Amino acid sequence: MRNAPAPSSIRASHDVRNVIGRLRRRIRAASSRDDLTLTQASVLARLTGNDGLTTSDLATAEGMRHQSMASTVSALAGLGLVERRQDPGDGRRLLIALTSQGRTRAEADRQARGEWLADELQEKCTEEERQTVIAAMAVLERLVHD
Amino acid sequence: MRNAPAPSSIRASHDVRNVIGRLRRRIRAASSRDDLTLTQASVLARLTGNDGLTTSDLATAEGMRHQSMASTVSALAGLGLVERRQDPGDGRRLLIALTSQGRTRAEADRQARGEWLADELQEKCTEEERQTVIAAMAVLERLVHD
DNA sequence: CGTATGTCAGCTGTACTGACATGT
DNA sequence: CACATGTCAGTACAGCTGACATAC
Repeated sequence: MRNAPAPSSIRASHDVRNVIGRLRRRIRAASSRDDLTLTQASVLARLTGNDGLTTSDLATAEGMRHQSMASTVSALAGLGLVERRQDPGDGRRLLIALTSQGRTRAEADRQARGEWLADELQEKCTEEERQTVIAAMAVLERLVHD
Repeated sequence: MRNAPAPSSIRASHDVRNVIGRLRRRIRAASSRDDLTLTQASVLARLTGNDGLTTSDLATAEGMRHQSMASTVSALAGLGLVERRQDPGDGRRLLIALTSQGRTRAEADRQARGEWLADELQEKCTEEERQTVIAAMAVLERLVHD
């Protein structure tokens, strides 16, 4: 039998699981209708400076099925933020690239103007607390990346 | 015009938003079919030692609409983990309480046996990193609570 | 041939809004 | 009466699976 997990493992796991849901609902509630979804924004950010990615590449990076990513990309294309281009060297592949509008939008998102969570972190947290959050996200990011 | 947010606010906000989605997908992918959903588990944990709560109370605590919480409670009742009892003093209210089965299940969940995230935290993180995660979750929890 | 990429269709889970009944 | 609680119906959305066509 394997060792029992450390108390901090159990505690951290529960805290993360309990916070995720509320955080997600809170962010969505605070978003206006013309905001991008979390996944859309994440994809847009990832495409900045990475124009040669396919839908499948993006799916792998975000940890979802390529069929699911296809609908996200499709939504972004519908908004005029990305476009699909045939890969000249491989007839199967469609390379996703930001449009100029997409670049503008990605830049605006990067500044987080009027974004609920950024405002909360700014107004209700110390610099040290924000650094703690950043450090914790780096840890969790490492875990989801296998 | 208000001050621009600190770089750490923007960075932390982006990191959180980008990690939430992948983490949630990862947790769901790692869960088996008879696991509770995140919300269900959270409610079950909250009911431990708090048997006098209504659906509306739970909804407020989780930051969702009472209609949404009703379906979560209904699912838990369908699993035999909670039961609804008439409040003797207020004919509108239905008090949600754990069944003995629910208490057993909540206890099992508290130990996080075989839970993906707890295992990852145990195997791939140092104690200090886990403490960082716990601290960060406390910060974020404060923010979602208005 | 097997594998990778993309598309279409249908499904599920989660949470939302609106409308309504009932009890305080 | 307004307010709180609960229920029902309809909607929206993200993400899933399965089936299929096409290109390597």
